[in-house]
Order: sequence, then C-alpha cells, then structure tokens
Amino acid sequence: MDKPEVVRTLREIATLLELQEENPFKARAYESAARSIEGAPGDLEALVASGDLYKIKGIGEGIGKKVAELVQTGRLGYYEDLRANVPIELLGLLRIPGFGPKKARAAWQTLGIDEIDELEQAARDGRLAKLPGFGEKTAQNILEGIEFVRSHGDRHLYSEAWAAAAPIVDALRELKAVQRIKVGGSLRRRRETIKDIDIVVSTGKPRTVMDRFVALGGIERVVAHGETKSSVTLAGGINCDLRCVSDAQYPFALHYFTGSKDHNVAMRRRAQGMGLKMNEYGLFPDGAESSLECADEQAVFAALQLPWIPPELREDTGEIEAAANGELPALIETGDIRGMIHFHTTESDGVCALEDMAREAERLGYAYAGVCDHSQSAAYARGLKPDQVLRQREEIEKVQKKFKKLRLLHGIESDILAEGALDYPESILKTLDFVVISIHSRFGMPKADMTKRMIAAIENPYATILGHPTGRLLLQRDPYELDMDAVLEAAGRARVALEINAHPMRLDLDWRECRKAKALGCRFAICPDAHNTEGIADVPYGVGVARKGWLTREDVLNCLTAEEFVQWKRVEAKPKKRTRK
DNA sequence: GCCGTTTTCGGCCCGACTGTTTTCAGTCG
Repeated sequence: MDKPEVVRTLREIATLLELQEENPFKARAYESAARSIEGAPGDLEALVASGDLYKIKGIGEGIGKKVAELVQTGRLGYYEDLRANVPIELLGLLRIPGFGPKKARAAWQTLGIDEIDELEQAARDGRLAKLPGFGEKTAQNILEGIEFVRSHGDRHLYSEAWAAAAPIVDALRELKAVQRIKVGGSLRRRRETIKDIDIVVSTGKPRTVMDRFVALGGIERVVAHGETKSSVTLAGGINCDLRCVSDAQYPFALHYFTGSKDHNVAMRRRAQGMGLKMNEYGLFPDGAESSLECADEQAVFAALQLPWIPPELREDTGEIEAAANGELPALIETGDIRGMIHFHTTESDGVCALEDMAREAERLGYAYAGVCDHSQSAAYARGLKPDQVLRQREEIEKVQKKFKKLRLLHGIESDILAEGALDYPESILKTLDFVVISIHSRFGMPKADMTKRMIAAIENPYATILGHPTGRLLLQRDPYELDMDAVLEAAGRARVALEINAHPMRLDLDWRECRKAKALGCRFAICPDAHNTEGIADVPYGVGVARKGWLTREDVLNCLTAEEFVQWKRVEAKPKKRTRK
C-alpha cells in the first residue's frame, strides 16, 4: 500500500474512533500521524524497512506497527474491525456541515439513520429535533447542510479529476491504435470543480481503443460501451467519457468537447456569419458535404480568422472578440513565477522544517521563498508569539547560509482580528519582509461588518497580500458574506496584492473576480499555502486560476525578483494621499 | 495513542460560536 492510501486509512480510523466515542485524543493521535506521514519526505516502504518510521513525530509503538502492516500486507485487521462496527455510509454523512461525529452517532444509534435520505426525512418529520441535544434549529441547519452537500455532490476538485484522468490518458496513449489523445471538457479549461472527465482520441480502430478503455483498472461501472462514445464511472465516483473520432475530425472534436457550451455557441455563430457550419466533426462551407481540412486546433481557429484561444479562456466572456481584435493577453505560465510565497513550517502548523521547505523550493527552481507561519491568535494552528517571530528571523538567517541560489524571505500570515486589526504590534510587523493578512475566525459576521473588517485590515500599511480573499473551501464551505467589489477597490487603492491561493481546495481568489480586480488596479500573488514539501507543487493550480482570470506575468507580484517583491509596496505606495470614500 | 528540561503518567490547541440548555455539548478552524 502506498503513502496516500495509508494516510487515507489513518484518517478514516480517526473518524471511526470519533464515531465510536473512543478517547478523543486517540482519534487525534491517528489524525496527527496521518499528517506527519503525509508530509514526511521519502518512500514509505523504505521508512518502514529502515525503522526510520518511528523517528517521525507522532508515530509510536501502536501506530507504527499498524502502518508497517498496511505497507507490507496492504491490510489492517484493526481497521477492518472498526469498519465492521460502524456502517460505512455514516462516514459520508459527516460531510454535512454542522453534523459531526457526536450527532451522527446519536442519530444512528437512536433512529438507525445511516443514510442521507433517512436523515432528511427525520429532520423534516420532527424525529430529529426530539433527540436530546438536538432541537428545531439544529434540524433546520441539518436540512440546509444536506442541501449544500447535494448541490455539490456530483462535482469533484480539479486536482482529483486530473489525478484520475492522467493514468487513463497514459494507458491509452500506449496503444498503437491511438493517434492523438487529449483531455477536453472543463478539465482542460481548468475549472475549479469538475463534473466529469472528457477524453478525445483520434484513431482508425475505435473498437480496439474502446475495448481497452472499459477494461482499464479502477473502473467501477461501465455505463456505455460504443464505437464513438464510451462512458464509465471510476472508483472515486467520477464519470469519464471517451470519444473516438478519425484523425481528420480530431481538431474539431477536441475543440467541441473542450467547450464551454457558451463558447461553442458563439463560435458557431461566428462560423455561420462566414458561411460555415460548425460541429464536432468539422467545418462545412454552406451546402458542402465535406469539411475544410484543419490539421490541428490552431487551424480550426485560423479558419475562422482567429488566433488560437487558450482553453482556459473559453468561457464566452469576450475571448472571441478579444482574439478577433488581437487583444488576447499573453497568459502567465508556471515558469514565470520566481518566488514561492506563503508556506508554513513546523513552527506553526506545517509538518516540514524551514530548511526542507527551502530545499524543495530551490529544487523546483524558485529564486526566493517566503515563509508565512500563522500568527498568535491562530491558536489551533500553534500561531507564533511575538518572541517566536523574532526567533524565526534568526533561524532564517541561519538557514539562509546553507543556500546560495535561493533567498529566504520572512513573512507571516497574520490573522485579521474581529475589528480588522492585525495580530501583532507595529514593532513586530516592521521586522517582516511582507505580511499576508487572512481571516481564520468569525466567518459568520454580517456582510457589512465583514467588509468593514476586511477593508480596515487592507488599509494597514504593513499589509502586503490579502490571503484567500473569499475564504471558501471548494465543495465544503461557501465564501463568507462580503462586498467583494468594495474589498477589491480597497485593495487596489491601498496596494495590497490579492492572493490566488493555489491549494486545490481553495483556488481563491476566484478566477471570475480576477479581471474585475485587475481593472481596479489590483495585483496578485500566486501562493501554494504549502504545509509540507509536496504542497509546493500546488502552484500550477493557482497559475490555472490566474490564466482563467486573463492575467499576465506583469500582474503577479511573485514574478518579480526578490528585491522588487520586497520593495513593491514600500517604493510605489508613497505618492498620493489616500482618499476615502 | 503519543509524548517527555514539570518524563513512564497525565496531559494532549484552544477559543468562538451556536443552539441547547439552565451551565454546557458539539462543531469548527
């Protein structure tokens, strides 16, 4: 069993223990062991073999043995026993916001509920509200939570969909029968969540390709198995469609199945205006039987007198017009990013040491890296007290000596307190190279108060970057109530860059806000918010958001050199007096 | 179940919020 699966199993054990009302600290021990292993560099099998597993913080006698059993045999008796005691469906119910292990256990033990429809029924007919510790309001909240889960239930994170699609594409590419292959759909357009995976193949032998496709590993169910289209449900619950076309049709099919639907409609309208009919098989001059020949997607656009439009922009938000006018932006690329900004270390809630994070940043080719641990109010994340901030400065100087190419910057992720103040006095803030300001508490404030709070923080002269501006967790938590326009305007005015948090569950700022923000004079920072070395590799997800938001390298702060990055606010913030509305 | 310059037992991150209670439990970050 590999590392991700071991981590998942440990997390599931923690949840199962909570459901069984075991010692809560025991559950937490499994949770923290899972986190440690997730962040531990190196091959898990080797760690087990060498015994170095036990050097990892949080792994002792008990869990160590269980991890070894998992790695070596792929099974774990302890885990299987736990699962036998609790209906597995109950775990799924915990996704409902406000419905935690205690409530789930109560509903299950007294009413026998282990399934979402039953839970909804009990919430509606009043049975739930009668349980001790429940009430009318709780039942109502659970109904709303169920609604939320349902409305997001059939969608998947971009990162997960990509992880599911890549091995399929790799496997099919090995077939001789496959001439060209590419992922299309919302995945190719880099939407933040994905409903299903679309793969387009050109081949002279569709039957061979389709037969191989439906026989691939990791498929739970074959929904359809035809010559031009097959459809399967993968083990993770994601649907995957495969389309086979001839090599001549491929560019048209790829464009068609990349979408978006609205983009396609607009493209067909353009084609029509030029006397052409456009569909997934080709571009047909009026009355003609056969399509124009286009060797690739570029040629399809050229036939409509357009430059190639990057898939990320194909949302019918003016990209065709911009293309026609020669005004498409030169979209930012991952390689443009020079600074790996916003990561956590073992000082707060990260699982890797500063030096390890720096080493990985250097290996990935970054010129500088900005550490950003949590501030003192974030007690749950072991936020840094003022003296720890000062000590971290010394630590950075020490570690810096070990690096020639990489420059380390000292930042902090300061909580925005309830009234909009930052989490340290000026004497501490002024020692830092930059300050990310973020909201981690009091999410439920009324819109007006939240907006005021946010703007007050933005106007703090030490604020550099507004962290995960909407606070959303994709498929889990909605953004907080906020007058985003007012916030963007304030950020533009105060020269506070907007973070594009690249964590796959955040992707926050939303791409839809980027263009608006840019028009208001805002700049951006694409940050991994990494809590371990592997998290640094999330940066490209953030680049995807920036590209969808029409951003270029000039818009992004951490495309600057380290010196320019540090000086950006100080130098350019000076001139005019701040005008207040 | 883990951990240890308060070390082999007794702590374990902790405070806010919400809704349920009539002083607190559950959830969340």
